[in-house]
Amino acid sequence: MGVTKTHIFSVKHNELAKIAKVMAHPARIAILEYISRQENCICTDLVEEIGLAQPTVSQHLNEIKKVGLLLGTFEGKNLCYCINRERWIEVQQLLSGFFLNINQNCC
Amino acid sequence: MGVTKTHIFSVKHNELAKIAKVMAHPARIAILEYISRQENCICTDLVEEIGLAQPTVSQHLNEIKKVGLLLGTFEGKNLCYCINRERWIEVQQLLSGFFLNINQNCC
DNA sequence: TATTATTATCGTAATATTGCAATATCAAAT
DNA sequence: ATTTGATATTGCAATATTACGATAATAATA
Repeated sequence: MGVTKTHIFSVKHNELAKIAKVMAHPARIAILEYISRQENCICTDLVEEIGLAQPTVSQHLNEIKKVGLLLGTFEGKNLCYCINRERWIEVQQLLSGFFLNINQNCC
Repeated sequence: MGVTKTHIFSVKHNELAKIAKVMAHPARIAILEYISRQENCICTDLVEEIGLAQPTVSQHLNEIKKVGLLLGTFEGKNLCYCINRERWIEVQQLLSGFFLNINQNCC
């Protein structure tokens, strides 16, 4: 029927999948990497950098925000996107835990 | 237009996204975890364990195989799916590298 | 108040993903 | 040779994702 049967899986599995989904597009990988390199988090030129139309970039940013990996704050006059470090580390640990766990139990 | 513009992104970004995409479904997360727990890699009851129809599970297995994370070999009479440990570690390092890199350069 | 710059939302088209019934394939057992 | 059991493939329907033009919203500036 074409809709993911979320309810038959555990909360943890769904959470992991949701995070992976955000990373499952090269534009969003590129956005995260670019933002992390910016000194002042000012991301006006993200559109030019990424090479997609402004609405498209805006939507990708929103997807990343929804899992909490980005924070959008106003710094003076500029809207400033920045990595949410706290959440970043959380996600980092969640993923590395998954990889480690499988590595250890692996047949 | 609805098609990912792969060509405007770097090989690395596309590679990362492709791996993440495989992990972007709870069934595939569950499959990986379940297989890793099996002593003998015999995965006949995967369908029952996961709770999806056999063709659906088969397709998910195929997606995972395509990025190299699973190996299907014949052990005697049984087809036996197993984590590709070499590739697993490769992917693990790719992802942890990405997270570390962003953490270090983060604004 | 109008203008400008920046970002968000809407609407829509093209394509991808998810899921399963039906069917095919293939090897072992009868 | 036929049946059985396990897995793969096909075909299709429902839904999700990707992308962008048009437009709205918002805030600073002239």
